[in-house]
Amino acid sequence: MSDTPPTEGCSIAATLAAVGDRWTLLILRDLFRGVRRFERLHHDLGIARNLLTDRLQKLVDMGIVHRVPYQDRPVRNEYRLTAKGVDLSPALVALMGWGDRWYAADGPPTVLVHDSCGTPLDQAVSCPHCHEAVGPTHIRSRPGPGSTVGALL
Amino acid sequence: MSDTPPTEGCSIAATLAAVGDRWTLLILRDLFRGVRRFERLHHDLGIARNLLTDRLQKLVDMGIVHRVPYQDRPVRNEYRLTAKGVDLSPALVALMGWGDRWYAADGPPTVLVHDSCGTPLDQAVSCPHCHEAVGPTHIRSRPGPGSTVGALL
DNA sequence: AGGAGTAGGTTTCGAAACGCAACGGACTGC
DNA sequence: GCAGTCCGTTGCGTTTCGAAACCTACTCCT
Repeated sequence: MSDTPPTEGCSIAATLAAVGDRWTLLILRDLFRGVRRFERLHHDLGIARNLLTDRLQKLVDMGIVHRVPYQDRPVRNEYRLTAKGVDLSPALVALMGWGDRWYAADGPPTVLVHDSCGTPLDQAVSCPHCHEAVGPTHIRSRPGPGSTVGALL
Repeated sequence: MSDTPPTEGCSIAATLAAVGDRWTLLILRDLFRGVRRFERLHHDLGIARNLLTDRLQKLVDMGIVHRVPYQDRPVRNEYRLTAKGVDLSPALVALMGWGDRWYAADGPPTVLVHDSCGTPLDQAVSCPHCHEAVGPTHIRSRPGPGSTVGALL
């Protein structure tokens, strides 16, 4: 795991340094969907093969994806999300939600539903103290424990 | 608003086509933070000036940002988020959350809190029917009304 | 054995995007 | 005048991308 990120004290920058290029999040989307093999990713995304090789390798190096052999001779691997990869789910859900709201004139192309009841899902920022949803205008940010400004040492 | 996006029936692809390059989400992060002027964005991000010009213009064209003059002679504009821009908030929150969880060894560099009570906020995907949080493994996706596969016409 | 097919890369090379530094224009303030 | 601020634009060298060809290493069919 050659981590790479932390970009000067901003977790958004750190995340984008890891997965913020033109293809990586689309590759991860496909992995979430169950598209796990090189040829299928290549065909599905239309990404150049050399870039796909490169991006998959970087994802493996970062521990976001791991290679799982599904046959020997010749060795063939599929790519699966690790816990770190699965944890990107909320981010993909949020990006999809925005695309749905602003670019899906005919309604969302895909809907996320609860597996056990089939109900379309919501995503929200909420306050555990007030027990209510919090809109963007009521969010404040303040330095956290990992902040370098006003460091304790 | 020269919209550009819809990338073949995937809202994640549409979103990434709009804001998925190396700098755009970082510019938007700064706009959320209140950094609104060219020089400050340039200095804060370390982005090349020609790219900043280009990205801001594209954001204006897409209706994510608008130019607001804050003085005449010479005309100087600041860049503010439109409703469409503000609506990216959940996505930035999600990206930040992932960076916090996987790259912030000393704790998150910044914490988002509820403006009215100061409590750190949560983001979750939930089922409005079951009234419970839904983890990534319990999310299913299915074709929505805007789907092109199995179209009605 | 010979040839086609499948799967997963690697190599090559021209095109596009990026990064940097210098320049310009329109003012303000001394 | 002359320096300083702010917001860009221009030119140019470097990096990254994209498309297509090529290379392994097997399997299957005849």
